[in-house]
Amino acid sequence: MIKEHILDIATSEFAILGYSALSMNNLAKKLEINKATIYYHFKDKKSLYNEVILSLIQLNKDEREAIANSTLEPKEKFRQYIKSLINTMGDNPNIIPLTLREMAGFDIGIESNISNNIENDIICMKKIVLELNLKEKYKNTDFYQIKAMILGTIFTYYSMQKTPLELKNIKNLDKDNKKILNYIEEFISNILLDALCKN
Amino acid sequence: MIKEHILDIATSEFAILGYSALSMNNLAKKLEINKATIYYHFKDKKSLYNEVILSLIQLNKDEREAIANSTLEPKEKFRQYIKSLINTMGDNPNIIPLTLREMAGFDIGIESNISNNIENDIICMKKIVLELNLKEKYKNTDFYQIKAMILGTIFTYYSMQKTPLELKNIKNLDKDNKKILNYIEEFISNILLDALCKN
DNA sequence: GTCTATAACGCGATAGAC
DNA sequence: GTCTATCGCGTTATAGAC
Repeated sequence: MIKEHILDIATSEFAILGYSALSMNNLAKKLEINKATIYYHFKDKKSLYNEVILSLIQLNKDEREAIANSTLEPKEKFRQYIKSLINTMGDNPNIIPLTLREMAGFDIGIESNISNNIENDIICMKKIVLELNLKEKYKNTDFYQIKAMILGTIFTYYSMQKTPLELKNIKNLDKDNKKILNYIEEFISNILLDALCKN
Repeated sequence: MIKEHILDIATSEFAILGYSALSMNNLAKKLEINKATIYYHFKDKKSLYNEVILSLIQLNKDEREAIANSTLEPKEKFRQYIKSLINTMGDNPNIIPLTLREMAGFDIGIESNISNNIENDIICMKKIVLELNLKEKYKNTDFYQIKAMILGTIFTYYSMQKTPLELKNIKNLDKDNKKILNYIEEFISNILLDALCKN
């Protein structure tokens, strides 16, 4: 109960500030509990952070695998896959800054089975992409490139929308997470399907 | 001279560790000079960081504007624009983690004329894209989406390649910056041109 | 311009009372 | 299971000698 609460607040605070900039003192203040209470529930700062990351990393992968194994029409399957990714982030927007920080650090984070999770998701996406009626030139594409394009576009457009800098001529989506993500979802699906598929 | 040297090392250390995790003590140690010497040249840590960001932000924008104003064939112009972005990052790879961290923080960084720089680059890209023989459906695209796709793909693929996690089936590019960037450059240009243009 | 020494404070973490 | 009090150390930053 309280442990989940700590994990919750720690997740958003790590997302906002990053690992180093969030102090255990300030986290305790935010939680309105004593710092020592955090240390009763978590061994140290690093393992609190690891639990934060691990709780986010497997989110909704079953849903995406179900889509891959469904009998939907191939292009629709691809669109649903993107939609599932987007919905996961819409429900858990802290994923985005946390992932960006991990990408910047290259290694900082997690020992364990991150690579498995990435690889499984690539395999899942690969299955979906290979059902598409691919143009000859894209038949041997490195699937990590496609994955990078999907995730990178989401992260970057999201952060452009969330910046306090006022960007002229950017579509105004009221900084509303779901609006932003649904808007970019359609763009990504369209571009990738139009580029990769015949006709 | 020494100030440039401090700025140089600070750039790569901030890129590796992030703002909070890099201490002035460790920076001085890395530079093999006394910490007080850094404070002689820079008012405080924050303004050192700001100078780091500002020194990177305007890199090669003239080159991209020259491309936009050239008489190249439209698709080739687009490819050259991407190539210029990529070369800038290849020559200054610290841009990538630094930008990722700024994206994660949304605001942390810089007061000043970041938005101007982003907007100018969007205008520059817009000019190039509008010369393409665009499909009807992409004629009113939000250009920030295209920009997000270009930058996001670069950043994300780069960080996948640079991670110490061993990713199966990812093309092995020896963690060589230029190899990685040239490889993703071609993919981005192909996908976007194939998706956006008629025929 | 570069150094030594140090101030003032916040950090992660823990011992021990309740 | 939560608290107070504290330890030892690292932090940003500066005063003052050279």
